[in-house]
Amino acid sequence: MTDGPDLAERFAAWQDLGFDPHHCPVRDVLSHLGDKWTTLIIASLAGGTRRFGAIHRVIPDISKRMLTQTLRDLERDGLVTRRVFPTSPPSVEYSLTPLGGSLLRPLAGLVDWAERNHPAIRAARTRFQAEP
Amino acid sequence: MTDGPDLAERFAAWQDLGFDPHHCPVRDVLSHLGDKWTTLIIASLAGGTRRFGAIHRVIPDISKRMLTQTLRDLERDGLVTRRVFPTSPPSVEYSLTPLGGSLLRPLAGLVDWAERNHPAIRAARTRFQAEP
DNA sequence: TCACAAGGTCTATAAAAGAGACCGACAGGC
DNA sequence: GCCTGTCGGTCTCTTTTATAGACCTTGTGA
Repeated sequence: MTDGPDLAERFAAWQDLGFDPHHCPVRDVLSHLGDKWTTLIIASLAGGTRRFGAIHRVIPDISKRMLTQTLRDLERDGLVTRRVFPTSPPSVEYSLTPLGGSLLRPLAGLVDWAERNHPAIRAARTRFQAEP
Repeated sequence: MTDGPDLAERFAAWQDLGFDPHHCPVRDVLSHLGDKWTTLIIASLAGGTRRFGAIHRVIPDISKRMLTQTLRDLERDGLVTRRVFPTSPPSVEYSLTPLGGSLLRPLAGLVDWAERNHPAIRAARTRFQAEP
């Protein structure tokens, strides 16, 4: 219940402050989370350290290119660490940083909502499509 | 604290169920939320009903095309209702449905995280850029 | 008569995502 | 020795999305 001010108040406050869209933290952060693969990758690392190939096996329909890129972005933002072992073939381990780990809780709230309301959303879509 | 199972367990459970990527509710739902404008629009409707132009004024750097499209998507998913008044010039009101409203709480959690950790993320970026 | 408002649509262009071939170094089978 | 496979990528090409911004319609008031 102590979620702090709700979105409406918060949004109003931003407006009042002459809010610069390009420095909005929410955009900055959420635009990454929406990057289609980000949430899944974070979820796959929630259980602990994983290697590149392991993540790929767990999310089979991502291309290596996008997997690399998304992991780099997460590393860049300090949510994920990357450790290279100079073996051959190379071995690379990824894991969540404390910062990345701290994202799990709010993310779980959203995932929870998604699972709970998915049926309702699907129903809404069917209804919408059936309209004239 | 009663967030239900955490992401790691949940993810593992999906895996075990022979998890079909294309029917994953999380992808289905979160891919929209990440659509860059979705969260902002929902936030702007958190305070109550707003007209098209009002939303546009509050999020000045969205194109009308994307605003229309994002609102349609939200309407399609049952998160937003659209009411047209056949005046002239036309007048259209948007508001959150109960389903849309129920998203505010988990979303606020994420926004909260984003605000709180934005400095850390920015610092991480600077650090990353400074690397060899 | 003219410009302007609201809530869009349409088009042309730029950015991003996806598929999938390729790479480099080694290990094992034959 | 030679061929094959593994790991963690990168590179190129094509398709998909997003963006900017011009245009449309129907009235109103100056």
